[in-house]
Amino acid sequence: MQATSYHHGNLREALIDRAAEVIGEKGVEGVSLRSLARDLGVSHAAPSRHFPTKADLLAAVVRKGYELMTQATMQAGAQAGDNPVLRLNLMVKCGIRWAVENRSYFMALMNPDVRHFADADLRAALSEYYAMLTEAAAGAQQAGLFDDMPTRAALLHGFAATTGAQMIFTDELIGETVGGVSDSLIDEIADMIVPLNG
Amino acid sequence: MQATSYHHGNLREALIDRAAEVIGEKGVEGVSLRSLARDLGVSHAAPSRHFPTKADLLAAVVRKGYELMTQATMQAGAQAGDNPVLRLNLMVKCGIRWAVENRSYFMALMNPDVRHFADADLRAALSEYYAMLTEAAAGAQQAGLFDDMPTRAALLHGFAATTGAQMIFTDELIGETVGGVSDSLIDEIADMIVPLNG
DNA sequence: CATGAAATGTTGTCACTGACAACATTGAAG
DNA sequence: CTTCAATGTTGTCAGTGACAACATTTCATG
Repeated sequence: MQATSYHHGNLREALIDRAAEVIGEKGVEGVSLRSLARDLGVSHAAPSRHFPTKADLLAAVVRKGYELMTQATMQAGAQAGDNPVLRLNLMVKCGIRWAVENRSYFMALMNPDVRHFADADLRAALSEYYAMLTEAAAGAQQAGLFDDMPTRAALLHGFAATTGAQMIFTDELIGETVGGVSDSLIDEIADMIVPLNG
Repeated sequence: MQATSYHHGNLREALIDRAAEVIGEKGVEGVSLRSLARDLGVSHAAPSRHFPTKADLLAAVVRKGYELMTQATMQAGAQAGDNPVLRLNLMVKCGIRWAVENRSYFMALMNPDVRHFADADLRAALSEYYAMLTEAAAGAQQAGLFDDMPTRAALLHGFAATTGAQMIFTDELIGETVGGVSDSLIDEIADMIVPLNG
């Protein structure tokens, strides 16, 4: 964000942002290093200085997406005071809403081909996200949520349901069949994943 | 499966099967029409007689996947007798298990780039799958499942949770973080999605 | 300021790919 | 037997990812 350092400025961040845009418009297969370079007014080989391969660029996009999602979810959970179940409930709602509002990043996140070439940084970002959810879910279970179920199953159920809700509300094909999404619908579903009343 | 009709036999089905294999091994980006043609011993342009574009081939793979998943799920539900909640419960369990056991097809199913180019046939296959779930979920709700929730939210919750469970148990990255899957874990999670006791 | 190394960008090239056009072969229908 | 649709082949083209060789800018250090 500082003054442009040199020829392009900060090509690295520009590539990540533009890639996320194109993913949202045309999907991951619509991303080409050469077209990104053209869009940004640099030569076709310039991106290779920052990302040796296309997979490295896509991994960087996904990593940034996980970091944004983790940050948003943590902030949402912090507004629950010291009620662990409400905290998890708010985090689930935020997670679904974040996916709907940041469809490009979420689509990149969920792309199997991107995940296939995940590097260490990306794995770390996912681990951090998962650790955050694990901690929140464990707290909620100690406070009584699903306290008759095995901890691991309860955690994975919440993780799966949240991930699935993000999926069906961002997938264009399912959207045609399932219909539109609204804030109240998200809240209703999240309240079924993490019930607030005993 | 009948006698080979001509040069290759039934290149169309062979292409679909081989594509599913490669998707399971290397992901959708690892699929190339030319490499498939080489694998099957035909010329590089032979696939175009059956699938004008790569997207058409991938759509055919996904369509077959949906049909297989729908068939397996229907058969599982039929074993529940006339208990609508148990029927839905068994269908969810089958759906998760099917995804784990048919990872190649499920990965193709979930690939946003494939879905982006979905044709009419694929949309029909998805609609059929969704209609089956809708019917089963409506029956379960009439029998008392989540009967205090809006029907649409209850349906989407079950759909989302099942889809998410399929995702986290087939994704290689999440698998590293989340750990292995077992039949009993699938059953536990499915029992949280569709509880059997009132 | 001077200078050389490091970072960043450019040009050129190669094999691979998807798509298309023109041509060849097979098999079935009349 | 003839004809024609279905299927497969060869040839070609532009776009792409990757790499190598070269050029420019920046910056630390003397």
